[in-house]
Amino acid sequence: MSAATPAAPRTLRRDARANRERILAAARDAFAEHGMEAGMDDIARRAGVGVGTIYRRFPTKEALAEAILEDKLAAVGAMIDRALGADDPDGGLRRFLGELARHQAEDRSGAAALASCARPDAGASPGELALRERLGELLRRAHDAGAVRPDVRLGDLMALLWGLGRVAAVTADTAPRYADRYTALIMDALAPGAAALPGRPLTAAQITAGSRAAMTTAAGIRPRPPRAAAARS
Amino acid sequence: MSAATPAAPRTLRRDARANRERILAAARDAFAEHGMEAGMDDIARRAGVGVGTIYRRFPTKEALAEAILEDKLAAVGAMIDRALGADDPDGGLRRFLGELARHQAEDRSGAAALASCARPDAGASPGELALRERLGELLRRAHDAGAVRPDVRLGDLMALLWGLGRVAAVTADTAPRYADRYTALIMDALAPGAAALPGRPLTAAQITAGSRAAMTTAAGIRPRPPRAAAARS
DNA sequence: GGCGAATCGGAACCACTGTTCCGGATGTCT
DNA sequence: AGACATCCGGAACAGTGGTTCCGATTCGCC
Repeated sequence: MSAATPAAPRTLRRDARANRERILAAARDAFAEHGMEAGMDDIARRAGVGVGTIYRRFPTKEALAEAILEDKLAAVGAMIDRALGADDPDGGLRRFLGELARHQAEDRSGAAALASCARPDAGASPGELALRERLGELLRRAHDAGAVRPDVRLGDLMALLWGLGRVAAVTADTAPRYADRYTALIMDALAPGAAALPGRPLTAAQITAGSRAAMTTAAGIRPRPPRAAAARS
Repeated sequence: MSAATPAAPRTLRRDARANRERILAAARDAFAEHGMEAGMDDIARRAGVGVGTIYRRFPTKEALAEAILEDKLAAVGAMIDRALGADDPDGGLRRFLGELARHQAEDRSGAAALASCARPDAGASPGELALRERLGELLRRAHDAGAVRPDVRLGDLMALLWGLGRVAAVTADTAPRYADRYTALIMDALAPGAAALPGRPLTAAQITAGSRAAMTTAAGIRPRPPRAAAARS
């Protein structure tokens, strides 16, 4: 409020910036390896930094995970873009699914376990929405090309992705290539010619809620851990 | 060793037996609601019992969860049996998938989140193996009837189940009926006529490993928390 | 080279939760 | 009824891991 407030320096000190990068890289590795279970101590050790240094940049572990989730979303976005660039819509979709499966297999946090960061109260993040939109575009082209049955909606595709993510994660250690076979299997579910699907497709809100749940290991989202907020009486 | 050892009484005292039942019921509810996150205090409170009483019967939380997992496996086994009793193999399989989806939707622990109890070192439990065998029988009949494409093997069906479990869990809160639509979608993947699946099907060992991973929330199986063993110097 | 502010490191803190312990209450058997 | 083993409750304990704090250090600038 006060006019004297100098406003935090826009640029970090050189060492601070370097450390920030190292922390991000370490966190990426640690989360990929152990999922959200990775401890702050572990991350700090990997980064060659003290825990305090992490907390100087990221107020909370959740925030750190969230920062990385953005990267993940961007990576998936890039996959979709590559698929959109493909000539045949069917092959593009298939390649995207395969790529996603591989990505999730080698990254224990892959869009999934990661992000307990997703707060159950917040709506979909902009990155999430953008991603979903691009996926919708991919589906639309596949529809237009007649490569995918018309009764399959975006929500159905998302659901298939959630399942694929689980299968990829579950088989990653012992059958790393299985995800490709599974991808082929679910692609066949998309083939035209089958009877129309029963029930209603997911609404946008339901997709958002599902994404959030899918990202939140299913283990248990606490409404809001009062830790960081509590104390300080 | 000593001949004087009276050997623990084969029958529990009446109140003990009653409490054991109440504990089991409370744990079932608690796990269904919160998954493995449910606290021992919470379970004890629901059962109207002290935590100590739980530990008198179950040496560890894991053991308690394991006891309940048996029930779950039995329940799924019963579903398969009902499906095996159906006239048409296709409808039986579909009905089983639907029933399983519904079951997993309303039970947050459902075969999934539950059992962190599954020890990563142990092989498949007898109940698990029996279940898998019955599922294999269901699949065989569907094959014989020409209702399911022949290149779909047991491992593929299991993978579909893992995915279905995730989708059911993820949509349970906001779109409880969606699992039925999803079931129809993956049933279409099983329809005959598609090109043969690429890659290799899962081996029995891979299925076992996958089941274990699927049951273990993916969150993180600690090799073996040294808690119960440690201390006591 | 020297000064002040930003930054670093990591020990201490604290809430959380599974587990243990034991005095007192309760069945069961004679 | 009386005696004894079994059982119960729940406070206390202990491992864990996220978060905070503050003296020491380093960077950027004059």
